[in-house]
Amino acid sequence: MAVHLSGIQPSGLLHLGNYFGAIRQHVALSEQKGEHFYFIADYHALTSSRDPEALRSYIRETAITYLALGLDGDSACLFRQSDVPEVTEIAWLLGTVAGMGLLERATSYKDKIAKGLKPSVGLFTYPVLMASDILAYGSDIVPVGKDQAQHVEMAQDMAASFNAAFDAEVFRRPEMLLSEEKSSRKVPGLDGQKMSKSYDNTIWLFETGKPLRKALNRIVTDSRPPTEPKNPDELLLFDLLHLFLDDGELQQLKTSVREGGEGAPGYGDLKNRLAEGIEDWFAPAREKRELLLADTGEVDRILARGGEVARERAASVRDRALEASGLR
RNA sequence: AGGGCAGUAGCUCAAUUGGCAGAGCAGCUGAUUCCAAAUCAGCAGGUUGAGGGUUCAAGUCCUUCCUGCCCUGCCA
Repeated sequence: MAVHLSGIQPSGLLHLGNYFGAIRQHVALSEQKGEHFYFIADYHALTSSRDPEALRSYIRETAITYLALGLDGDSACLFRQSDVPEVTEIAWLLGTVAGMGLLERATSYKDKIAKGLKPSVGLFTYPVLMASDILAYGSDIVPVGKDQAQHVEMAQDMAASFNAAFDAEVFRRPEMLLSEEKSSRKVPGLDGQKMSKSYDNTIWLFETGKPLRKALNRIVTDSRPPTEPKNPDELLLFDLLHLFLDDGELQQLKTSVREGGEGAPGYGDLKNRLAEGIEDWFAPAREKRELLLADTGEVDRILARGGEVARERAASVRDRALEASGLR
């Protein structure tokens, strides 16, 4: 049975980019045959977090978000990375076969350095821990976005290096599943760049009402009046609208914007429509979230069970690695 | 490890011989706008890396420590 693995960092509230770029696919995959491991990458989050209170709350919120969006916590294995200390043991073992050159080539690391970030050792060895995450459960399939593809390749390299070094088939080679972006354009943020927490241009999934509308106000527009005909395909707003509106309405709006004139919707109208679209889209999930927020025991139970299952799996992989390398 | 330089608001920096900790940008609120942007008005933002000392008074002087960068070394 194929083993699927996905992880997400609890470094903030999850936003539309997270949803359309990853979470939606994760939840869809979890309904397919096979085993499904979903971990909340809290060890990873610690490379940037210095706020225990916030981290605790984000870890919880991340779990709740997945469950609210339809992940079945009983059939899939949802757990905290740090509930499986075996991954740090395996990470050490992998670190002994990972070359400096391999890690220095990591583009996400180089990007952060280029931005002037002072790297910790943890940030530098991040790909080793991630490789351990992937390999600890014998994953076959790792769905990732393009930005994480290199990390999966590195996991493949480290698995191969370890196996070759000790002439043993300890780690299974994982294959990445690149999320196809053909159907949906990538999700732009409020400023038109890719939506990302580091650009501060995100919209929280569960935002509603005034705060939501306020967030949407920041979406970049220009000063053309509603009546002026415009090409809707050049408008950032439509990149977001198309995610939430059905085809009929979308085409109607586009036509109206293209023709301009008296009845044409202005940017303000489009922002209102987008706000409604977002609220409606996530309404069921928001309800589910409220239930989970009220019933904290349920979330704890799911995470605890997930942690046990994951830990058992990781322990057996670790034991084989210890054996192969001569530590046992 | 030794020597040198540095640390002030989220960011970049200022503060005279020791004398009320400030500015620009970012942020928030309002006006304006179809919504924004721009502009205008306003608001907020700090244990001056930490501790100790000198002094009427310390961002500033002395001292210990922490962190970062540079140089010179040492070493499983």
